[in-house]
Amino acid sequence: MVAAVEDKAEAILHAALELFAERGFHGTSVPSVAERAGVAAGTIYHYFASKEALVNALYKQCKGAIQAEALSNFPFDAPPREQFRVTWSRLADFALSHPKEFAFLELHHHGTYLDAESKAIETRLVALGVATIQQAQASQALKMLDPNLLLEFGNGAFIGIFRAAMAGRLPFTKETFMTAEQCVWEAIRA
Amino acid sequence: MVAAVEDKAEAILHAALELFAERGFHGTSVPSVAERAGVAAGTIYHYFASKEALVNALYKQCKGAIQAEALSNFPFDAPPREQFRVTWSRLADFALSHPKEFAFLELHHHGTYLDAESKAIETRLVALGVATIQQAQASQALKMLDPNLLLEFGNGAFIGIFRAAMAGRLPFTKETFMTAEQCVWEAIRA
Amino acid sequence: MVAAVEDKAEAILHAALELFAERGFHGTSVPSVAERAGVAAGTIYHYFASKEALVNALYKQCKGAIQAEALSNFPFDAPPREQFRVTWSRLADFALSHPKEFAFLELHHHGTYLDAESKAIETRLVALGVATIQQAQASQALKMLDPNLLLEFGNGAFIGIFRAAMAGRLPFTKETFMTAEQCVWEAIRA
Amino acid sequence: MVAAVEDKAEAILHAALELFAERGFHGTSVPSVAERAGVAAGTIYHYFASKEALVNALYKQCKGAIQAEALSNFPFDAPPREQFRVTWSRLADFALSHPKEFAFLELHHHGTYLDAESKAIETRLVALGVATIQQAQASQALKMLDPNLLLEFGNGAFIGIFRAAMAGRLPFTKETFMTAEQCVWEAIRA
DNA sequence: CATGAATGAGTTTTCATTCAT
DNA sequence: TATGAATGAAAACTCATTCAT
Repeated sequence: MVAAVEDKAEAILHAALELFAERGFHGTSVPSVAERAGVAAGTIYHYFASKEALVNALYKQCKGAIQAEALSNFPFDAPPREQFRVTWSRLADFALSHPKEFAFLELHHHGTYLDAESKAIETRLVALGVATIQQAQASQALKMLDPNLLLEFGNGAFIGIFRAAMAGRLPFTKETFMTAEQCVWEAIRA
Repeated sequence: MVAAVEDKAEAILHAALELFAERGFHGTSVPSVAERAGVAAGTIYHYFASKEALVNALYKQCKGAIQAEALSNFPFDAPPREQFRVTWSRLADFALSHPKEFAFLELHHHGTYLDAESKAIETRLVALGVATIQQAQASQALKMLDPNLLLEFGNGAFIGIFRAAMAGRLPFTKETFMTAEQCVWEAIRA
Repeated sequence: MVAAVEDKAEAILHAALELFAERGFHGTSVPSVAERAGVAAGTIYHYFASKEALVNALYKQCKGAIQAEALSNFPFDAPPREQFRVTWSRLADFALSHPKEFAFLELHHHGTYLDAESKAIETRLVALGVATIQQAQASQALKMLDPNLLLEFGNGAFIGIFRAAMAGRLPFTKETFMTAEQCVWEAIRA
Repeated sequence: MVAAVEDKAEAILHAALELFAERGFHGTSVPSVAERAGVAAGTIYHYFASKEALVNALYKQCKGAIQAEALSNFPFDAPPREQFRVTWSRLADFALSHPKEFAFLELHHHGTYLDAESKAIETRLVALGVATIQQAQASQALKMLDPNLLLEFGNGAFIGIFRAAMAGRLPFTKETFMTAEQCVWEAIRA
């Protein structure tokens, strides 16, 4: 059955997500993924050619999900302040509703086991962010600094908040993220 | 003899630093550390009881170094704006002069293999940061938000800048960090 | 239906022949046989009880084919010189027209996975050869040496020529074999 | 100790020789080699980088041994008849005193796992054989046929005799081989 | 102190075989 | 009859750790 196939692959991806997010790629064994997914070790190799293929599939799925949530219907015509708020809010929604996915992406975006395609997704996203920032700079809404600096600044701040919230040092709520949003805006606005 | 002992231990720690920072704890084998350190695999076990003991020793050493550089002679009597600038500047100096150490700390502060003592250092540092922030808030220099939020915000932004610089997406210079410093200040000041 | 059944079984045997001849029994996986035969892995087990049963079936088929080609209408009444030439010529024809079958037989006649029946075929053939040689010796056409020696000698020489021809070190032609035939005759004749 | 090291490596090579000769490369597992050698499975990888490296090392050692036995002090100045007898006799001595080595070489010289260096040894030997045959032809001692045919003919016959003797169908004695030698000479002489 | 050979449990991966569909 | 997903045992190989030297 198609449903069964998708269920198995999904179960494997889900188990892998949890374990990779917790212990990292090298800290997670294929049998442990199989056990948590409730399948035999060999079964994983019916769906994924190798452990590397598994992380990459997971990475693409998660990156796709965050992109879909964060960038669909981007308010191109809204003013920069609004664009920033919406983007940040959507990222917060994603992080709140998919903390494991977010943690996984955060932990693995530098891995040597990521293939070219996986890395390309990240690169495209950064390029999109930079372009949006440049537009906002053109309308004098943002500081005239290196767009990469503004981007990485916001990105880093978001991740810092997320990590602290996951560790219990901050409430893991929308409010926490939106409070930070206001701060970041003050940091980057012209 | 003492010098030789320290040399070997130091060589092992240095090799471990590079490899752990590059490939992570689980991605680094003890023999590979031995090889890079120019010692036999067994020698590592004269200085460190286990691979876990090795990371922890390294973690403590690096955390101690960053603490020494960032917090010695902290300008307790300076105004908050100055305190922040000095702290950020010193962190930047450390990150610029010890990028491997900084990357290592960044990559490992969540590891399940860190022992209680290692985690305690981090906790103490956070407490110190929070206390300093609260003082600055008392003098109405900073926003009246959860001090943890302000702390993690700044921390995250710093790390974001550092990572981007290491990846070549930003110039790896003091200027990059100090430009970001001004932004962060605008984000957190009252 | 019957045609289809034979087709599938035949396809499996053909695929197995190629792969076993190329890579040997242990070097060939059942799924790879299935893939080359264009059937599902499970289908193989409808026709053959196991991988061992498959090699044995193939072995018997090939041995039967070579026997049919080489021994049908054996010229019992011809003089030994003629009998030898005919036998050798027919073997050459078989090797030239069925190189994979010949190579397969050559590669597998010693396998521990061959069952008693498979081995018995070989034994019977050898006995037949020995008997024929003894007759020729009785008529003083051949050297009075151990018939097994004469048999294995010719057999080995044939295989040596075949292998070298397959490897491209000799032309893979009837002429090559018939030239060798003359040599062998001079080696064994009285 | 050097002796111990050589002993272990030698024990592994010896165990591998027996098993590879019996069951072939793919039919032999590394743990089974370890068990027969009396070492742990992991120990094999201290001496040989991989299972392939192990066969190749063994192949080179055996090929070297047979070359040393068969070709040292080759009687370049003797007449062809004598050269042939000496060579065959030495090969027979080797096969009789090192049957496993001979069987191993016979079984593996076509393997896809043999590296370039291993294959080169074989190629060089064949070239040497061909050159010697050509000289003998120049002095009209041998038939004026393709030297490769004469070489492979003799080689095949030798192997046929060897195999039959190993299988118990012929006495495994020097006499068996030397009787065959006389036959081969009659096959190839002018 | 220092070595590095040796271990054996653990890793990733393959594969002969089964079985629900 | 045919499929191919699923299994789990076993393969090749790695590695943290020990210990005789």
